Amino acid sequence: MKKNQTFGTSNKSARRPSGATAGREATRLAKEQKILQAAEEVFAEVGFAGATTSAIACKAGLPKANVHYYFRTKEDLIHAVLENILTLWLDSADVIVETADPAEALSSYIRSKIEYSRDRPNASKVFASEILHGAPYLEGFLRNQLKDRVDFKTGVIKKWIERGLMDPVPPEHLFFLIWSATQTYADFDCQVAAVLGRRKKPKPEDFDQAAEFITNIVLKGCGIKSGK
Amino acid sequence: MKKNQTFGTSNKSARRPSGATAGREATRLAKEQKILQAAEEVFAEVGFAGATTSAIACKAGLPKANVHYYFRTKEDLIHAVLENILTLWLDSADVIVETADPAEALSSYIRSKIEYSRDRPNASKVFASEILHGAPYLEGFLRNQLKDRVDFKTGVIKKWIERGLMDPVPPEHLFFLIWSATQTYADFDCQVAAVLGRRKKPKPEDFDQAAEFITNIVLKGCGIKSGK
DNA sequence: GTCTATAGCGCGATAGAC
DNA sequence: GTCTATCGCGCTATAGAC
Repeated sequence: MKKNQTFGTSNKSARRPSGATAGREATRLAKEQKILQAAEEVFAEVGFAGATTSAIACKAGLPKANVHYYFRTKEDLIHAVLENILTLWLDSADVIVETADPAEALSSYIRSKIEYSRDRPNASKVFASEILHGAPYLEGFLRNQLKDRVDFKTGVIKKWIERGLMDPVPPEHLFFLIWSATQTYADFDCQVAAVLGRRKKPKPEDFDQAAEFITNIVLKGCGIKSGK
Repeated sequence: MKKNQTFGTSNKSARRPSGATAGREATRLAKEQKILQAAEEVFAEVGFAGATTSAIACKAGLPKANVHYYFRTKEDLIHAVLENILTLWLDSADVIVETADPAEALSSYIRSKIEYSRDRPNASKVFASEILHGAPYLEGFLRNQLKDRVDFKTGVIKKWIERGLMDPVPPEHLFFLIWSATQTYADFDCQVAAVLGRRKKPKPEDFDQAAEFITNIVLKGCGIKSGK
């Protein structure tokens, strides 16, 4: 049972030697995607330990053994799900560069994080659940890829501060606030729904209001001039 | 939560007639507390489904059957843990009343939420994990006790807004932001630690800096005059 | 490549000795 | 009240027929 491995090493499409036709390849990929999507839902609903491969197979419309054929173990499966998520996640944050206008960059970042919570709540929940429970598998990701990205972005914030574009806030904590404030609309959606008096999930306009509110409070709270 | 096969609402200290059993009573309560504490740790580490009663018993220093004697099922046990947590939680937020100074009340609230994250991270994690996974058991709590409290507090915020003490922000979303921004230092502590370059857990001064930053951004972001 | 049938194990819960 | 010993279930994972 190996834990602390790093990302980016396993490329699936390169490893099948047989003379498979393009059609079979497509079928295989389609099934893999079906399984991954079902797995994301099930892991989000009941967590890693609570998830059963048979529930995942059922939701994907396949027999259980098929799941184990494509992803040998349950651990392999959640790793694949997380890899999917993290790739999306990291790519969504490239608006924060030194030459950008701070108000526009942060607004855009917050807006896209909220949209992410609205459109892919399960992805957010799977990630949250793993982090919550100490996520030995994610340790490497957090301390390498994520830390590097954040170090770069905190550098941008510091430049903005030096140039007098915003107040001297601790940049890491600013990111913690933006991440948590936006992700809570996915991770804790049932709490949000309960407090707002929604039946089951928050409504689309709740997400809009959230984006507007978080943007306002961050911009004004950091002393950033709105717009340009 | 029921203890014995005896039915009904058994209050612990009220139902034993003889004073001679006080020593036994104390032993029983001590063991219950031991189990609850161990359960909180284990649930926080691996979630409800991942937790095993034998792991809890082991951490509490008791045989497994003893755990089942005090708390018949694993579900009874997590309900007891959550009840413990929720009581603490709700009581911590009574500083927000209309006659208070907004800056002082919100500062104090944020400070106590952060201290809570620092001192009882496991409690926060157990709650978060349940909410994350839809928490059917907590549905009632969220829609009744919590909603009532929040309705009352949003009323206070609205009064402050009417009196021109702060900007017109959507009060529910303000609470979502405060909750998420403070709880993230408990729930996602390993992410915070990784980004801040800490070895395992965030350091005490990280929590202090968090409290100061969140307070500043909330007060300034809501247009509240600091201090009085 | 796919699926049925099952091995093998660890779990929650309990019976019953003390 | 306490704990040992165990039962029965449901899980992950796989062997082996198609």
